[in-house]
Amino acid sequence: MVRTPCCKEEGIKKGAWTPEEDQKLIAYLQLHGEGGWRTLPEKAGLKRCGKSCRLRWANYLRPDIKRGEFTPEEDDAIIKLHALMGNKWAAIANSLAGRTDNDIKNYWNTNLKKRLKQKGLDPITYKPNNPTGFEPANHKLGSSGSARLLNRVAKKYAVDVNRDLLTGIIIGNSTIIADDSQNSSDTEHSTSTLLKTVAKPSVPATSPGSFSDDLDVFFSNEEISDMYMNVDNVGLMEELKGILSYAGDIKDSPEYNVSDEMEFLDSWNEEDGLDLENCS
DNA sequence: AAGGGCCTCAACCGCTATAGA
DNA sequence: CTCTATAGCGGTTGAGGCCCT
Repeated sequence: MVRTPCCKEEGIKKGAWTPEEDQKLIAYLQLHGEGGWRTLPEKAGLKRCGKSCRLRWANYLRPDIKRGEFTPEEDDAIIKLHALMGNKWAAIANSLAGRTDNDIKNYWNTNLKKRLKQKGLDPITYKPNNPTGFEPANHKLGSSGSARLLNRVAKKYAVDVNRDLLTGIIIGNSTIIADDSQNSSDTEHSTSTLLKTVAKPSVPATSPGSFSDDLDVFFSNEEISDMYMNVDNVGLMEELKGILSYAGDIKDSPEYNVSDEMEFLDSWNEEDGLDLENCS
């Protein structure tokens, strides 16, 4: 089937937008609001494709867009979210008010990626010179299942749970594993424990006793808050990414359920001697 | 001053997801 | 259920500016 073009090809202008075109677009959208992009160019008197208009608005003209240099705090947030989600630019942009996915993508490709390389980190795997000996390939890990898993877990067990909070919990929990490795008797906060709790099959997604309630069992609000921007150990981050990536791969199978992920996690813990297993 | 290479980022392309008829 | 239109996403391109020789 031939794909319907988004606009008639004849007479369509491409390339950089002029201030006059911007003004026409802004004036039209202020009057009529967003939407109807296909017919917008003609109504607004623009010789542009509707898609081009939408992108121009979304990435450049929208009044809430923040321009100018990225702050160190934003840099930090982008790096950490990218470590967790991979190239999910739109998802990352949701966590940075006023920044567009295109902005972040460009900034990542032109600045942050280089900076990580200069620090001796692989910008894709976030691996330094392999200080932990951890090898994702040994576990048949995929590239970026973590964001998918987060979405899935959030949907399944906590419809209303704040995605950022969930991300923060799992990021922060990786640092707790480090503490566990030094004090193996305290495994209450291990990744395995948390995910097992998340995976309780008897808890319906929308029931009062859902995932968001279970979180309170393990973490206070202050702890969760502290966890959020607390990832400095890239080796442990990689371990967690690996766990989540693997789960992202197996979730596509018909028999997939979160309990399967937990079984894998448990077996992996035993296999690698990660002391995450002493939980009920 | 010239010009070649590099860098940045706006814009485009191709694709998927989703809504609604 | 199918089809179409639209929105949204991530990857890529290329114009223009900057820097270095």
